[in-house]
Amino acid sequence: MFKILLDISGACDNNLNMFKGNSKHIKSEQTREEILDSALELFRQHGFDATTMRDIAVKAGVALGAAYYYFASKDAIVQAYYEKVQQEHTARLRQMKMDGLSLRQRLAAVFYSKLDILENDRKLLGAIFRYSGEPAHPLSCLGPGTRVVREQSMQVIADAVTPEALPADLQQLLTLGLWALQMGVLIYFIYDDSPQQQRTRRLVDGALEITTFLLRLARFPLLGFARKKVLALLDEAGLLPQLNHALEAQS
Amino acid sequence: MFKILLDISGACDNNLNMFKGNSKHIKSEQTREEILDSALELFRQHGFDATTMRDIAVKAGVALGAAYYYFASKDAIVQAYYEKVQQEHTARLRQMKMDGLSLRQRLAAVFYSKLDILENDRKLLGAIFRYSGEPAHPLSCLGPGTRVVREQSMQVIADAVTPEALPADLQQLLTLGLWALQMGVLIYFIYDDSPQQQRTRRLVDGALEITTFLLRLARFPLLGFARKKVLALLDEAGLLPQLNHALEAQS
DNA sequence: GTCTATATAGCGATAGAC
DNA sequence: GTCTATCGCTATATAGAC
Repeated sequence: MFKILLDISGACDNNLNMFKGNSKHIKSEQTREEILDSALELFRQHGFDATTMRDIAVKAGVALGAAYYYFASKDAIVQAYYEKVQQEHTARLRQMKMDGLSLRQRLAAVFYSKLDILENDRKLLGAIFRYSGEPAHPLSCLGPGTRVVREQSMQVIADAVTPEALPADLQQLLTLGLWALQMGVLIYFIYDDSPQQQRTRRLVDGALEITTFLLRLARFPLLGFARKKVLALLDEAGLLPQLNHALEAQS
Repeated sequence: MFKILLDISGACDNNLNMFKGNSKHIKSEQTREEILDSALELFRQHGFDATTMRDIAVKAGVALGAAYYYFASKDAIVQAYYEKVQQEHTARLRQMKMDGLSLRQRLAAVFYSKLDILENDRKLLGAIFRYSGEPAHPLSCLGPGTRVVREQSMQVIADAVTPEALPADLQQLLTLGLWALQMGVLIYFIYDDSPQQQRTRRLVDGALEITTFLLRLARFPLLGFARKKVLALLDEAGLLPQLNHALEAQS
């Protein structure tokens, strides 16, 4: 079931040469990690804009040129962070035992673990959403440049939905809807200044309760009609092909 | 009904001194307009990032420092554009005769006129969404810095919903939902490369059809329960006070 | 391949003269 | 209110050490 994810991560990551066992590559990977970690720590402390590449290089103990050798730009560091978070999210859910859990519990696990991972990185998320309105930008969180990461994040949700064995159309609708919900939750999360972002957690609980409630209602004729309408609309809007791709990978 | 809007525009705009009749102020206002128009034209042609303040100053026929005298930053120009668009949207809908129209027709007028205004500015919208993940930034489209513009855009929707004389809770829910829909539509609009963004227009049609259909369903007991749940959740999430404020203004 | 050191161009933004 | 001059920054380039 997870084969596609491994394929994808192998295809997208340009620095898996560390597995070759060559000590030079290991050294190189360490330097890269050092630069990335230094950057993220500075980003968390002072924010993305206030941190300069020179700061990062100094903290990592390398020259400015070295930092640019590993990361073509400050944005590229954000991209690496983006991928790192998604790898972590995928890995955590892969480890979890979901066997006895309900759909709602599985989805709660998906949403909560995402929030856990991002707990201290709320300042960083702004950098990820920064180019969401610029389709051509490689870091646009809805654009082609982040397609792989986006599909991975949809896959995590699809894996939590699949065991429910829903009709295909409803499964598509639910997965896409939940993915959109997750994006909305993350935005709320950034703006949530309650202690430990407890409001966001409650929002997740409530949203999932309503989702599962509406899911039960979706079998009734009237809402079944609405459901077909929504699906036809999303299909016409071209928002489903990517999802189909993710669903095919499960078979 | 529109009193509040006039109050707001008077309070938020810091450059209405042109009405004082002083020739110096008129001259000043002309320079400001010249800089703003030059900037927007360059933004539309080459995008936000590719346009420099030096380009803007040259095109407007002033020195770099003069441009910064009128606009504290490049972002401030975007802010001015943002407010200008909302003023235009509010003004257009104020002129329209909505008397004989259905809710769906009124909402279509709201959504379509917004798209008409932004037709040639899709490259510019990316600059508006740029800081949506940074609450503290004055240009954050969800943050306190843009509260006034945001309330104006909600007011436009509320004005289209009000004649329907819905129960108060449903009206709140519908207005907030439609505002969120509008934001989503704008994102889709940015990514829509179909001719004249016809896909976005069809998306609006379909979304409004489903919205009005669900609205009719909302009176049934089962969906009425879901509706209460959703409203309670949004209230707990703190997403309603601002809306209440807008609704009070109509009385 | 990995990295240092250094230099240049052009950017946003600011200070102070006029 | 407008200008010139300047700052610190990013991005980029280059020459060379290892």
